[in-house]
Amino acid sequence: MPASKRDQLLATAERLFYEQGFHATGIDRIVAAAGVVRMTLYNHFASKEALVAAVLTARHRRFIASLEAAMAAAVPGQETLALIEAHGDWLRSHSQHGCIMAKAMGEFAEHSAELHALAAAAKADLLARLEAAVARDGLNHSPGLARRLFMVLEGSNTAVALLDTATALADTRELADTLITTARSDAR
Amino acid sequence: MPASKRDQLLATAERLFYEQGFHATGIDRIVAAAGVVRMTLYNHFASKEALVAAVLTARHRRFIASLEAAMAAAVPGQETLALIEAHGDWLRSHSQHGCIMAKAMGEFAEHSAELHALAAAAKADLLARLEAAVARDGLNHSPGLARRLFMVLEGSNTAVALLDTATALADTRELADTLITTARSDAR
DNA sequence: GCGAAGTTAGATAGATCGGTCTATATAGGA
DNA sequence: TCCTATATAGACCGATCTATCTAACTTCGC
Repeated sequence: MPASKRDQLLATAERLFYEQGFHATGIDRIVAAAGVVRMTLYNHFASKEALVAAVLTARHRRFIASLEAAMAAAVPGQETLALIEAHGDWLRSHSQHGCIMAKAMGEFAEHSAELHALAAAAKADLLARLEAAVARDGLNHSPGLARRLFMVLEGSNTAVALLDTATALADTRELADTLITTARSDAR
Repeated sequence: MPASKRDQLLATAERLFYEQGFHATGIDRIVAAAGVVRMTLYNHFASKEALVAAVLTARHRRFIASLEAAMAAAVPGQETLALIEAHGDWLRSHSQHGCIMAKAMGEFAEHSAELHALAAAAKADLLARLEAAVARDGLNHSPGLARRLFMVLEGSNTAVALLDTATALADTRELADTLITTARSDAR
């Protein structure tokens, strides 16, 4: 069973938006690349803005699913590290050119409150999951630890687009390790 | 003496590009906001791409100047921290919505190799200055410390657009502190 | 007062933008 | 078999995009 036209459009739009930017990617280029006609797009999505929203939502859903799979397989007490590792895996395989949510926030801050909020909510979701993992690992005596780990992951997002990916991810792991170790020793 | 038309254009374009994005900001909106006519822009800049390049170059020059002023005033042996503090000051006063170079890299990765390289070079410049500061502070026994601090600053860039600015900057300072302290204790 | 440089106003170009419309074709299920 | 949903091809809309051109107007040093 071939992918539905809707799914083809979502996948193609996601790729083009991610690689070329949202404003710089026109409707015509998306439908041409998806091998579909313009009216088919407008049959499935009310507007370009709605298409962007669907793309961001779908991508975040996949991201969260991959995180949750990793968390489910994690050794208890090591959930925070497992989350960071899963984030790194996602970067390596899906976000080598930076985080699509960060790009969306930059492009839509003054153009679409809805899309900006959608991307910001995705970021907030990651922070909340970090906080939950930190709590489950018994590290919540260290105020702001999750927030600082979140900042490290944000730095990692940018760094993979600037440095060698393997180096950036190794640095991320080491940073997280240092923070968690420091937090544990502070607890004593 | 009022600013030259060229300077008005540069300042206006920088503001609009930063707030609205590069592709989403048209020539006409820039010249209207600058109170100037379109031919004046093309009299000073060969193309929109040349204008963007001039904006990025000028902004990076100002950024570097503010870093160097802080470094010159820094206590010897504390240059790394001074640099991180100066980066935070720049974020607070000029980059509350994220780093313009990161935005440029995202928007021009597939549209202008020249502009992408320009923005990437600005990032590389910051990393190089971090490495120099780390060396002068006698911390270069810790391999990759500058790179990890760089990643923290990149995370800080994104975080100020997501969290409370003061909190994000305090976290950045604490992160840098932890890294430097860990590096010093590893040296013994 | 003169000349040169910079600026203005505004027409013009061709491409592309997001979005709509209609008429035709092709499926699959009842 | 017929009905409904979906897809196609392509014309069309007004707006906007970057860029160019010409002709008239300021400004300012000499």
